[in-house]
Amino acid sequence: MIADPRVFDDEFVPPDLLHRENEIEQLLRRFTTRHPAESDVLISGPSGVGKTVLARTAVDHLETQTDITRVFVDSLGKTTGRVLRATLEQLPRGPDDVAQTLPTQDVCREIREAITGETIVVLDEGDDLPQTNAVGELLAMANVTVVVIAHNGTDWLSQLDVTDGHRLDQGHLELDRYGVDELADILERRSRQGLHGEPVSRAQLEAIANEVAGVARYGIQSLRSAAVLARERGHRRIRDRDVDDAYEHARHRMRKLSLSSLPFHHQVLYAIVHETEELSASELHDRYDAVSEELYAGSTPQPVGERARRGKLSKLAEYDLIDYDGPTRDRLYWILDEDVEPKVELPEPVSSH
DNA sequence: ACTCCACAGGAAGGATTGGGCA
DNA sequence: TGCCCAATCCTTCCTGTGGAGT
Repeated sequence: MIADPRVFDDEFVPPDLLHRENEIEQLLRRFTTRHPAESDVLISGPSGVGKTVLARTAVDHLETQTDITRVFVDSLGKTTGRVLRATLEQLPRGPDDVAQTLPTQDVCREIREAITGETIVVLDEGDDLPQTNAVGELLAMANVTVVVIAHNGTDWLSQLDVTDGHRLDQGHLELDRYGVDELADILERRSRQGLHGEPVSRAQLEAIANEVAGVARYGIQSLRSAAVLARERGHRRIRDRDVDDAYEHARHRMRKLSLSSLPFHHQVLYAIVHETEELSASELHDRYDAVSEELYAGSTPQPVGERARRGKLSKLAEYDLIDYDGPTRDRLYWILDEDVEPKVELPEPVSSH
């Protein structure tokens, strides 16, 4: 049923972006302003509403029209130096591989040298950038237009240096979730691009769009899941039952992918939380201490202390794998999808009775 | 009302890693 | 080779929070 799986990838850029015509126009107008300090942009909005794909579409369009260079950097978790090195590596005249130990100031100098004409640097996943100097350094460069993508624009701006913040505030573009009709249009287009023989009705697409509350990424993954389920169940067309189960199926798959991308410590903690319905911090740490000797025996990563564990638990929550609630002292942790099985097997718990 | 306790999460600093360079 | 630099990931220390005990 799925004719072209790439259509459902997060990275897929559709040939034409629906229902963002105004935003694209706004971006292009700003990019082509005559005042260099007025071309920078901050794109903000909730997860999965198409911030990245909007930036790509606008910048790609500009590239076909004018003689600009474009650079995309995923800034998630990156420090000043890493953001700037990634920028330098992607410049056409820059080196392919920049040493991690090259001093940041030298990286800036090399970026300036490698820039020939107008250049747009898109910093995706830029939520943590205010804690670095990367944005300031790039804004200070001649011929560089900075585009930052972040979740909460107002928060983001308030954390930034005042003059830099002002500059990006002028070009702040806030994206909202799609309406049900709009998202259904988008899904209809994806269905034509990625599925065989129009197997899904408008009403079904609207049901999907409604369930995911306008979050395009979830909608697209649900559509994919509906097609997968229909195929598994031997249906020639997607049935309402497939649509009903699609969102859960999609979330399950996204969580499985998230979990497998995480390193060993996270896997151990996930396995511990997975063991029981819910558990307190002290139970969690006790269990960790109990299993760590066997689990980490002879392996390169060593068990980590409680403070480091807390950081990893936040990460697991960020990845939508676990959740917690309650005031500090009585906080409980639990798994969000029991069916997402842990990748490490824990030693048998010793029964206390 | 006060103190105690268990825990969260920020800040600072240390150990380690690894490429560049004399 | 040994030193430098920066990054990374951890620990230690610390402050804040809110329920429980007195």
